[in-house]
Amino acid sequence: MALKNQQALDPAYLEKLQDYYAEHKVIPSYSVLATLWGISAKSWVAECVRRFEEAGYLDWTPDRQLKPGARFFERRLAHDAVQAGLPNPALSDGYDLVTIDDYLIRVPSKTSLVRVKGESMIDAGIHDGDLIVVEQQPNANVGEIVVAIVDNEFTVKYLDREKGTFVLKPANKAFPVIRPKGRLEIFGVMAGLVRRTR
Amino acid sequence: MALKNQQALDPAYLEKLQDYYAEHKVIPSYSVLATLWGISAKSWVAECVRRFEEAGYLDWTPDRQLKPGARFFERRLAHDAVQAGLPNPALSDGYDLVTIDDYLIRVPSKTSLVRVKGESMIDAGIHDGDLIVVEQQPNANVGEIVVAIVDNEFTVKYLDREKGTFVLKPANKAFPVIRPKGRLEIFGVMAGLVRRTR
DNA sequence: TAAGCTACAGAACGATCGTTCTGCTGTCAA
DNA sequence: TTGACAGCAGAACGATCGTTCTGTAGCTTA
Repeated sequence: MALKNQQALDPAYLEKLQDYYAEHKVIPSYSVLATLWGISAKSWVAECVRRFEEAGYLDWTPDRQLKPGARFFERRLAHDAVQAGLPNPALSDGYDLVTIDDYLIRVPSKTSLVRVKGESMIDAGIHDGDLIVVEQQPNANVGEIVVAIVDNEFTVKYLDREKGTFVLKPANKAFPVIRPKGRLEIFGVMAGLVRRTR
Repeated sequence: MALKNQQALDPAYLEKLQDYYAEHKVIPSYSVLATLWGISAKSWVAECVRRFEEAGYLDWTPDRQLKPGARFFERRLAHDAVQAGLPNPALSDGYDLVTIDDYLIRVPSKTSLVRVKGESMIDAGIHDGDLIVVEQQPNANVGEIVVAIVDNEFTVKYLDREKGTFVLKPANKAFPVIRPKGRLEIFGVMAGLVRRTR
């Protein structure tokens, strides 16, 4: 009432599109967008799409097919509970937007994921089933958490040095220090962690 | 030579499609698929699509638009150190077709991120500075980790019940149980966790 | 050597797509 | 009170889509 629309299409429309995309992994056609947004004129859908495109939320393939833009996967980081009660989605451009992938992955070509088995790193906050973001590299510094290859399996441990040779230390007193015979094979260094709890 | 094609289209065609999807985040049309696959008959593209669909790699939206199927994102997550020495980048570049976003976020419009302050949940593997993936909803079940609003600030705790009223329990003996006066304001439920360590 | 299958090509067709244009309604500043 | 503009609806149109049908080249089996 008080505030008028202005460019008010943005938040609500974008959210519906993002939810649709999360479900189907594709951007729908204009006519589907029309029903999704509750608009009945394709011309108006086109105008809205044009604005999202301008804002970087949508883009086109070389073949003129609509696709998600660079900012499409941004997510809002709620830092202070400023407006306690309502995380009003319409106002939620109280922003700080982050995409999780960008946050965790610096060098995509050298980054991969390894699932953690067991509780050996529990004191470092690494639980069974967590995904470790690994930056692949053949060596690492003492004190870093590394993913090493021991007995043909990945293992996540602190890298340490004992009498001139490298050892792998767990973050759990119930587990032993691993002292590899021969060369220690390092797969990469831990750069982050991802856990799903629901 | 020895073995003939049979249904041999699968691997090469699928990889090209996955690469295309990784770049554009959409499934192209039949005519684009034709050039992508080096086929010049749309009828044959249709047949190949039908097979991928049958195998679970492709699917259709309710609006008859082609979309990735359930198996399309089968993860090339490095689980076993099968080929120990070489995480050959040339081979491993069919990498991470699914984004971490997809892994963590089910409903984008109701999902936001909250940064953890303090060590009160350390026994649950939640450290200072971690990002909590929150699914916003006004209520939750006992035992779930919730993000609540206390004194105008976000706080992450276990939800529990004491004598008929809800309380917030830390996962750290050094911290007290929070017994909110009045209504407990729940921002959402924890659905995941993201940590950057480098 | 005839029959049958797979792997394509090419043309034709109706359905659907995105674009464009015209027009209505409500708001707001001049 | 009168433009000017934003937010939409609706119709018309050419381009493009996926489907379908017909045809063919190469291999296999009987």
